[in-house]
Amino acid sequence: MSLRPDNPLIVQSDRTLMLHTVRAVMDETGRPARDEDGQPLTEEHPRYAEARDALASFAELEKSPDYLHTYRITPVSVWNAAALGLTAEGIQEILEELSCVPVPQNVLHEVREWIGRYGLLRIEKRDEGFELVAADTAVLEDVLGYKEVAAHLRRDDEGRVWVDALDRGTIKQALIRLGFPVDDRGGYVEGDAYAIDMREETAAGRKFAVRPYQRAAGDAFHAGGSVAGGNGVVVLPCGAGKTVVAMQVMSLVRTKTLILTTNTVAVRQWREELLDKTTLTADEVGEYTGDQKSVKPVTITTYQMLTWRRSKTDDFEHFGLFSSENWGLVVYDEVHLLPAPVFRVTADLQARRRLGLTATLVREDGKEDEVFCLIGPKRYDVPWKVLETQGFIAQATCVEVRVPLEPTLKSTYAAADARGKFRVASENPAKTSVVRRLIDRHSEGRVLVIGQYIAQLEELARVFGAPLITGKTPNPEREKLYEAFRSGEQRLLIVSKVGNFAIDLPDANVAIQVSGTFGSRQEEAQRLGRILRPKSDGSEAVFYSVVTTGSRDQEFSEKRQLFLTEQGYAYRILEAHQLSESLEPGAAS
DNA sequence: TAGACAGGAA
DNA sequence: TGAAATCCTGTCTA
Repeated sequence: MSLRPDNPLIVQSDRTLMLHTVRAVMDETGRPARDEDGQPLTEEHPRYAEARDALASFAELEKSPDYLHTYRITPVSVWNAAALGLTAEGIQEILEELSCVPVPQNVLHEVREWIGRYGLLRIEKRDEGFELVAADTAVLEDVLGYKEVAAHLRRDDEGRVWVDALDRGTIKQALIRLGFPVDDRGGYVEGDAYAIDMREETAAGRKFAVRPYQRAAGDAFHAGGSVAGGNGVVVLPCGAGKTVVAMQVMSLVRTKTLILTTNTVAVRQWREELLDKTTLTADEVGEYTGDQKSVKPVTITTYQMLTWRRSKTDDFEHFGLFSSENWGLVVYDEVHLLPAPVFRVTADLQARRRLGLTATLVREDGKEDEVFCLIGPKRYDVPWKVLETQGFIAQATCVEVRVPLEPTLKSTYAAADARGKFRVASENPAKTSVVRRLIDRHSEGRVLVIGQYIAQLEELARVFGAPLITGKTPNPEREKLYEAFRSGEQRLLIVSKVGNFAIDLPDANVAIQVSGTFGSRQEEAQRLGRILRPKSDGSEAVFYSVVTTGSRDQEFSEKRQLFLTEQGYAYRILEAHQLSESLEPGAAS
């Protein structure tokens, strides 16, 4: 294969992929053009967007500095691709098509090897039980050599290997840790049949139709896998209607359903949505929480409810919920947040259909492989930008504003240890005047200021005379403030981490992030989600991230941005001193 | 019967 | 890397 210098990608033998986002602009004489200051002129690489979207299907974005993005091919990223039907040859084709230098043979070899492992081991249903079979008996012998695997298997006289029904999850976990994702064809118990249909008009009397991508997601889940019926994960942006996807699946599967969510507000929201958009009635949908423990054909509960126990040594008190009804479908809302104990429970639930929903499949604890083997592979996703183009989510601009550290804090910063530095830089008081300018810039907008440290937020609330909502704010008080914000009476709201998951938080068109968790990609995504609901007046949404220049704050900010960059969002960088001129009303692009 | 609040867990 | 939020239960008050 020849060199193709116009291509944007370099594939390195350590399985990292370097993607050029820009290229040099040439003048008429064919030399690099320069601006007045003598700096080389650049433009977006013509094949960047195409490459980004192609890579997203089988690689993970690892670093995204301005000109050169780094992706990495990992086993889970490749298996997810394989589950969607991408082959080793397909990946090779993409790499060779985009690369400017020959693709290292070892990378292609490893991709083939990994993809080949997907499905090498299968669980098959027989009359006698579940059998673990291998396309290659040497592999079976190999994995049986590990005692954490052998402990959960039974070998009969003929040498066939059997899995106990309850060990189906455990064995898949053990095998994926060894690098062998199992194709589980054991199938599902049917669960009690229950009629669930989508309405064509909501209970509130509005016309309602499942959107094309929601229908496609439901179908992809229902048809997905080697056994018809479904297990796996659907990835969609915040505000794209993931609950509707679940309803769509429920109407396909038509069985009693258990829904797990992160908090009680979400429980209530799910219930309202189900009553509004499906034929289910109030006495068919139960809420199982601290307030009220009712089990109905469709029951909604929280992860914490399931994993609650009186003390560390006691049993999980509410586990009975799993067996109290013959559930045919379990829905995991925000599946990227599954706590470890739920994985254990879920391991026992391999005979039920499982639908995971999330906006960002990445887990900051790196347990993607557990989600992969216990819930299932990714069955459907759409790049956020595609939904933006189709008008289902608002157009959003992301801006990173860099502020120098307050000079008086320089010595404190220098003296602090790694985590102290992060906090000092995060709480940089110089951010206040920048936030003020941003708020003034959007004097017509609805502005959310989101941060991580209560002290910092209290200070901002004091300076701006705006209400602050934290975890301590009682619910009635929150609702009052939300209502004032919704009606436009209060146009500025300052929120702590409650803003990450408070799904009842009203929509804004401007979000200003002043500090965030160590490098959490999903947090950044959640926060951007706060402004993604399409605006009735078509106005644009802006997401600002205010960070301290050259600090640990900025480092972590780069990490946080990875997921959104993967999804096609470009962060515009602004230095604080440019702010007054470039953000004069009317001057912003 | 509802709510407010404390205490413990992860 | 750590701070903050959340949940559950149980108890107290009106």
